[in-house]
Amino acid sequence: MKDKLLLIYKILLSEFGKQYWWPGETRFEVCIGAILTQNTNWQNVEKAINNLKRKNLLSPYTLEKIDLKKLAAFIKPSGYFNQKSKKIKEFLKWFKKYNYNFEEVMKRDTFELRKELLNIWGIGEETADSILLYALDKPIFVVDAYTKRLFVRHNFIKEKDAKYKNIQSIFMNNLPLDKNLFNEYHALIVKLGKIYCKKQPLCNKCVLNKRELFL
DNA sequence: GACCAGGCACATC
DNA sequence: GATGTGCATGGT
Repeated sequence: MKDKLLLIYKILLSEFGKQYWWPGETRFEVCIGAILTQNTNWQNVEKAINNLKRKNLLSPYTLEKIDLKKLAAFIKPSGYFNQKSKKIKEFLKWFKKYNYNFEEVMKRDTFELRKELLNIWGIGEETADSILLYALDKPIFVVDAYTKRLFVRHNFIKEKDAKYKNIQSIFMNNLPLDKNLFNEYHALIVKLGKIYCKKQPLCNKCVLNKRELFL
């Protein structure tokens, strides 16, 4: 499995190049983006984030003060805006315990932080891990719908076993715990997924199928 | 118009 | 623990 994972990474990197993730300018923007992108197209998230930026609202201090209804209106393009506005407020409540200071947050142990994030209403495993990896520079592997599809379709795992924790373990038990590697790898899987790994499969055209390992 | 997108909480069995 | 449902916009 180790060799397979490294080969896939090599293929994806040579095919697509570095992705320079996450698409966000600050740690805080990454956190908000991670919440807004839940089950949503990234283009819609960008619209929502731009609405916040345009109004100079993209900081914990301003978002803390804004009315829930107004926040929902600004993030409308990202969908599920009533839920997501509440999720942002819940995230802020947690972040405030650290005085909105990422340096303080990042001092803490990765898995303690993960537990705290999972305790926030609206933050599940993928969102928590996205925040840990892309906002807090912690070496943890992010699993998403594309990753699951990739693993199931290439028979690396049975459909019934394709749980978040199982897939994450495969990566983290077989690869060095390197945040730069995990960062690029997940981004490349999303890049691959957007092109070839749709719900309606285009698997026969997938770049991975062209290579010897998958023939 | 139908289907999909970088999930999650909650109810029910 | 597994399965089903509501949440909602914008692109194809």
